[in-house]
Amino acid sequence: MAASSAPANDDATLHTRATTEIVGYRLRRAQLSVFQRFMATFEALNLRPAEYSVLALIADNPGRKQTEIAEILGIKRANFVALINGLDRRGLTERRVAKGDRRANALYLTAEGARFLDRARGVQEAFEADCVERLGGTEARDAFVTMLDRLC
Amino acid sequence: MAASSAPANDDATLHTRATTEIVGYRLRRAQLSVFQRFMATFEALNLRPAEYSVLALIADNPGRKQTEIAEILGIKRANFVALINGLDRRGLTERRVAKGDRRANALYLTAEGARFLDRARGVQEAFEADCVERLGGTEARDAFVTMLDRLC
DNA sequence: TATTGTTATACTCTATAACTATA
DNA sequence: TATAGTTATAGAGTATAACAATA
Repeated sequence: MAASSAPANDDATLHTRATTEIVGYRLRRAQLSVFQRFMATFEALNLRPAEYSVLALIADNPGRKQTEIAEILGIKRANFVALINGLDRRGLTERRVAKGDRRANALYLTAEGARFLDRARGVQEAFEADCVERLGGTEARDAFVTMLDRLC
Repeated sequence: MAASSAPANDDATLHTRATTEIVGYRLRRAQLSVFQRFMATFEALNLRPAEYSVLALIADNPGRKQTEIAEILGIKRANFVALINGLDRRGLTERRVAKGDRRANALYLTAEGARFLDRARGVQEAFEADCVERLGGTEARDAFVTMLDRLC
């Protein structure tokens, strides 16, 4: 019955209505597309989305413990180790023994890390501006983000 | 300088503005949330999002080649093999030699696969209705999907 | 030569268990 | 006992190369 109401299907065209109508499917495709563009844009800086988030979060919250930074980003502390190791090795971040708890590492940006983040922020702001433009301006962006939050 | 304009930061609160303001970040969080809910909803049917898409696509395009179904969903044909093997083993789909090309597999739903998809579609429609409700109705959904597409 | 399905493989992301040193 | 960091490991998802059968 459904087939009788569907348009004719030649060799080159597939019916995709049943799948592409799904909000979750479109959401996934958009997310993958934005992430791929993000990674392409940040390729020159050799910075992944999660790494950018970590640097920005440390910059705004210097001295916080690894676990706190990881948790706020939804990264398991076990998986956070390799990520922060990479940033440390590049001289962008620094682990110091947390005062008052010798088990914990307090995280800081190095001077180089702060300079690097400045550059990355410039790139990110341009990327964000492109997203806002695609969405149709700041009010449209706000409405969009509100709807994203409603889906969480 | 940036720190002087930021509000005071007690032990329990981290500054997350710099990261959570990012459209791509919010998009990722929403996508993960929706996908997790989708998987939880479909757990009883033991069906993953990609598997649902494959079944629905085969139902609307019976007899298509593996590569065609895979490509339209953005799945590499090498990775599609294990997915369709699983559906085959469950008796939901069937591979027949494509007429006119003995290299190719034409994909079909079995009778059981069609019945199974009917059930899955019921669950999916309820899930979709919940998404639409969260977004604020069908017009809001349409606006939302339009904005998702603009990001692609 | 090119394409279809397939296998093998590798890399990323994510999740859990278990260890160590501290608390 | 519990927690912070770490290691090891396993599972998804995704990417490429190469092969046999067929075009």
